[in-house]
Amino acid sequence: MNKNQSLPWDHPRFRSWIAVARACQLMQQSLARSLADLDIKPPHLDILVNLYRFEGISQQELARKLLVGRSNMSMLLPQMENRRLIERRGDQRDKRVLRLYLTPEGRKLTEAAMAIQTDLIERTLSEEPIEQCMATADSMERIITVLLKDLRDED
Amino acid sequence: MNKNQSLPWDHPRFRSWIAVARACQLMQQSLARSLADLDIKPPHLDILVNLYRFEGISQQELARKLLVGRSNMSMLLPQMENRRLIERRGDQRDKRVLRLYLTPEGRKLTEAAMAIQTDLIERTLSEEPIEQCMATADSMERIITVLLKDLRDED
DNA sequence: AAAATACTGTTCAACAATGAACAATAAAGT
DNA sequence: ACTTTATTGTTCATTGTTGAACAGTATTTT
Repeated sequence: MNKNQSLPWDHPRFRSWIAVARACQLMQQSLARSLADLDIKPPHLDILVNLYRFEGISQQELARKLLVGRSNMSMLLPQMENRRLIERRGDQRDKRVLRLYLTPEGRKLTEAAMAIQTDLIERTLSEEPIEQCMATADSMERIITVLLKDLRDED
Repeated sequence: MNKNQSLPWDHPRFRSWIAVARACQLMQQSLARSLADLDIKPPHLDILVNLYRFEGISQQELARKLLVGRSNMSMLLPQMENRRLIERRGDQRDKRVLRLYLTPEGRKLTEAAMAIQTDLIERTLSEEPIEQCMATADSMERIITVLLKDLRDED
């Protein structure tokens, strides 16, 4: 068996995914730099964007959407609350859950941050044809589905 | 100006990139679980793979390829050396640099780990046509180039 | 040759993320 | 009603990552 035949780099899907991962890592770093002006980091933006879209979500639901642990939210959210970016109100029906809301300042900051992120993405992907982007999006969404299914199966 | 018109989710490139990032995050988590059998984590695999391809690389060069800080290498490499996965030998010409090599066990482990990663990727991307994967790879490599250029410009 | 500058790897303190253990609350089973 | 099981959010010890300061070595400038 010739080793060269089984080298991962010869597999198109492997090569492709390595490139995806690398691009992601770089984009994350670039985003972090761009967000520094607003004094927030990518994890904060993830939270803000989700509250922007899904007002009144619980910490649990938020953690699930972000693919992080609940404890992570317990660390980040109070500090964002102290900065008056978000508000946490107890649910009356279920006294365990805290529902999350953006404050007006939080909403403003979110819009500014999203603008920064959008600009970065648009600029970086400007050379990629729209059709290619949409095809990639479809691809990635299928992949996400597969991976999420795997994740559930393991529990 | 209607807010809905400027919602980021309406931008194809934005939507596309969000999906990419999410898929990456999930794949990373899945990979971490799969590698647990070998008692290594994704960062270790990254190191091993690079030593597999580029024998005799220095710590600095390795850190650059992996897009992490030098200090990170100074933390991880000694512990991998203790596990006899790698070896660090001082360069004779330049006494500052340490050159990195895989031990035979390290090479074996690397091959096992790469097999695991390849399987995971092939399985997860099995529904994606090869042409689509290659198109995505091209896209991502262009994006990487742009982001790397940006990175250099900022220094 | 001496001095100044740059580079390589290490250390350390600060910060982030995680999972396990826990208290409070809710829901289900008896 | 009472007990058991599940769920929500918090705390905490552990682990990982980072950048700044540093010591040792090389290179460039003077």
